[in-house]
Amino acid sequence: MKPADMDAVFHALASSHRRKILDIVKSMPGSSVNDVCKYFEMSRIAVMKHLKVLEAANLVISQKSGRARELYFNAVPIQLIYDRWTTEYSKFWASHVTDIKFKAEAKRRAHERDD
Amino acid sequence: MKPADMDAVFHALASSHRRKILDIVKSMPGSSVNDVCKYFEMSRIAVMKHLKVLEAANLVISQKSGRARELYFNAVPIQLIYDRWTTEYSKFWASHVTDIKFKAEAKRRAHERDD
DNA sequence: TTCATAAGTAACTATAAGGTTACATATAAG
DNA sequence: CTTATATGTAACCTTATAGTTACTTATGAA
Repeated sequence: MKPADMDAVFHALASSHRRKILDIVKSMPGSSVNDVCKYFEMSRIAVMKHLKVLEAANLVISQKSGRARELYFNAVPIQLIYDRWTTEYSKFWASHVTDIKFKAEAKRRAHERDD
Repeated sequence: MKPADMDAVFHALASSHRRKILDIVKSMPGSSVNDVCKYFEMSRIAVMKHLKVLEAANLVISQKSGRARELYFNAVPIQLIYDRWTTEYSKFWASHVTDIKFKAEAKRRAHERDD
């Protein structure tokens, strides 16, 4: 996955509006643009712009059906980033998640009387 | 993890410059701002702004040591998002990754003669 | 054909991002 | 004390985001 693609995916995910759209499209595959609009206060144009960002990141795929556009969630980019994280960052986690757990444990013990 | 915090983390990760800074600080804990600057063409001020974004996302933590500032990578936000993904999205993956594999397989078979 | 509806495009505004240079402050070293 | 170094702050510029309204196009239905 190219850096520019990762930029697009992270950028697309960096908005609660867009994450909400993802949730909607994920749970109701084939939703139209107007269907998605019903869940928001903002204008349809604003929603379409968010959809454009999501499609640029390949997180949403669409296909025309008559005058409507059917929207589908695409998990592949998230899967790819997930894979990258669990490989590229796994070594880090292997060492530091332990630290975090240790610190959490130490903290727990320090405050044991208060619990 | 609050939506605003997720926004901050995804936004921070949506830049290859900032991901590179993360890699540097991760592999050389305690690096100073100037140390990090050595790996970039842009000005120190630009690097500091990226660091501010990373600190706002809690991905980098810093502590003063004399006139220098020591920088440390913090894995917790990534861990939290990772956990969220592997829970919130896992059901989706469970059903659709299978589809993806199926489609990939179908495609492979369709082009079998060309391989 | 006529009308209603879904989507797309254009133009505009306000704010945020990402960069710059210039200047200010704090501390280590001579 | 003086100087060099590390960081911090201010002001500015350009481009990108996120939204708006107005208009256009395409299609389904009466």
